[in-house]
Amino acid sequence: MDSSANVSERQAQAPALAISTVIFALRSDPSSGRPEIWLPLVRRIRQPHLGRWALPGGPLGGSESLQDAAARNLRETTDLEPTYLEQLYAFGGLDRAATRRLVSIVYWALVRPDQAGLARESENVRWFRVSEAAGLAFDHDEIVAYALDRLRGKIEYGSVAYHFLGDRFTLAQLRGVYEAVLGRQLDPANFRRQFRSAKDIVATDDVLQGVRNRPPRLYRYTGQPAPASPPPG
Amino acid sequence: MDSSANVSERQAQAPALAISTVIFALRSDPSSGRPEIWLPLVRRIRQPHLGRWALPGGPLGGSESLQDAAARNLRETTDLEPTYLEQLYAFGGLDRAATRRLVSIVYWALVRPDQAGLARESENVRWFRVSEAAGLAFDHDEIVAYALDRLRGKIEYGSVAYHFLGDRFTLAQLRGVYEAVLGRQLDPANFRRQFRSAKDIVATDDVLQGVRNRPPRLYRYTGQPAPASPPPG
DNA sequence: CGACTTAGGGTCCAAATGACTATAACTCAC
DNA sequence: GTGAGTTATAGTCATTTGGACCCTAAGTCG
Repeated sequence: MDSSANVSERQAQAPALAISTVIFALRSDPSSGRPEIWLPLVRRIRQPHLGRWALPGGPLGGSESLQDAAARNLRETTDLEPTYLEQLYAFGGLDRAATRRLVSIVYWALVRPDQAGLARESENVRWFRVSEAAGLAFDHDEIVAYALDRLRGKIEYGSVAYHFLGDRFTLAQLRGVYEAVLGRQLDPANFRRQFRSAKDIVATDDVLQGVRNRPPRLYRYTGQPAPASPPPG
Repeated sequence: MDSSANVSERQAQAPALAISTVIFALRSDPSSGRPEIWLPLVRRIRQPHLGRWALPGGPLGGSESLQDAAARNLRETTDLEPTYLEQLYAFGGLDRAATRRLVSIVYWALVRPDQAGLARESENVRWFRVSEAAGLAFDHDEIVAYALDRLRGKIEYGSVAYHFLGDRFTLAQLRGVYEAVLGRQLDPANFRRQFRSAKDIVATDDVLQGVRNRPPRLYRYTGQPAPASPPPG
């Protein structure tokens, strides 16, 4: 279609539909050892916003569900499998993209950073601290902020922190997740009390070796790996 | 386009994008006087699912935001203005509609039933008790169930019950809203205590006259009329 | 061996909540 | 007008929850 289409022609045009994904992972600060929230961004290789960083995403394939599309562009950018994937919001404001009316259905995901994926950066894919991810293309700054809100809400509700971690973890590691997401320190003793009484977290017989203090016990999460409420549709 | 398009042609076709709205209102049972949740449905006047009841909705106009589209089809079906309107979820499963790939961005709304709108039914628009809204077209049964879940969650969180009521209400009326939504009885004394300490609900100087018992005080909600978190986009 | 660090157990207190009782203020039947 | 009925409103008591804080356990490191 001719890019000189006038306003009424643009209005008659069907809105374009895209899927984007906000991908969160934890990476520990090398000096302090405290975990921080990171996310991968991709560099725009075409107009508009050429050269700026943006959320991974793309058009919805004709034979994939919305969630499959989100999982696909997660895999394509990071080579990781999500441990958690949930729809965030559908953004459809009139002025999101200059060239064409664009509706984006955005997902958010958690991945485990343990694997090689975090190192797998390239010229056009790079991981950023969430606090340093500003000046993104389109309205992606707001989308990231909203995804962070959702992450905080979900972690307070309870069942999402485990998806940042491996299958076995110490309570201190779990507390580190909470502290990184909520942005404040938590009392170790009270945190322990609260999670000892949580029914879907069980102690294993093993402890973590190789630390310079008393070896902490390892725990396992036995709850559902899938989100609690949303429908499959 | 030819309706005999084969599978690969259908996959190449861009998904159709529609906006639908789940509209909730309270109406009191004539005999018991207890409020119940109702919603308006429209009868399908074309295939597929011709003749069945469905959520109000339609295609997204080229020059309206998603929320504007939801408000528009709310107005078109009920002639009411929403007191609350929030995005629910984007449904995009592959088999939602037999004829074409369809992505529906669904909103949910609360309206005040006081006005004339509830009576304004027609051959193709009718209000149903939410418990009796079954066998709807497409996947609308699941969508209504999910909207109800969201409504319950939001009402427990706190700031949404008022949007069912007028600007002045008694605590018993407010409790009626909670009981209707949560589906269980609440202790009047404890309910009162809880809402006396809520900062965004203030007592007026007036009481409700014309009841056959001690006249209850009228209260006013001073919180935000808009949803708390979602972005405008 | 002693200093240091984190794990893990406990107490104390304040706030929130559920179950329940009692009194107040009105209408209505008689 | 008097008492029964109904709902409003206040208060009590016990339980639960969460935050602040303390103490001991079990390691490492000098």
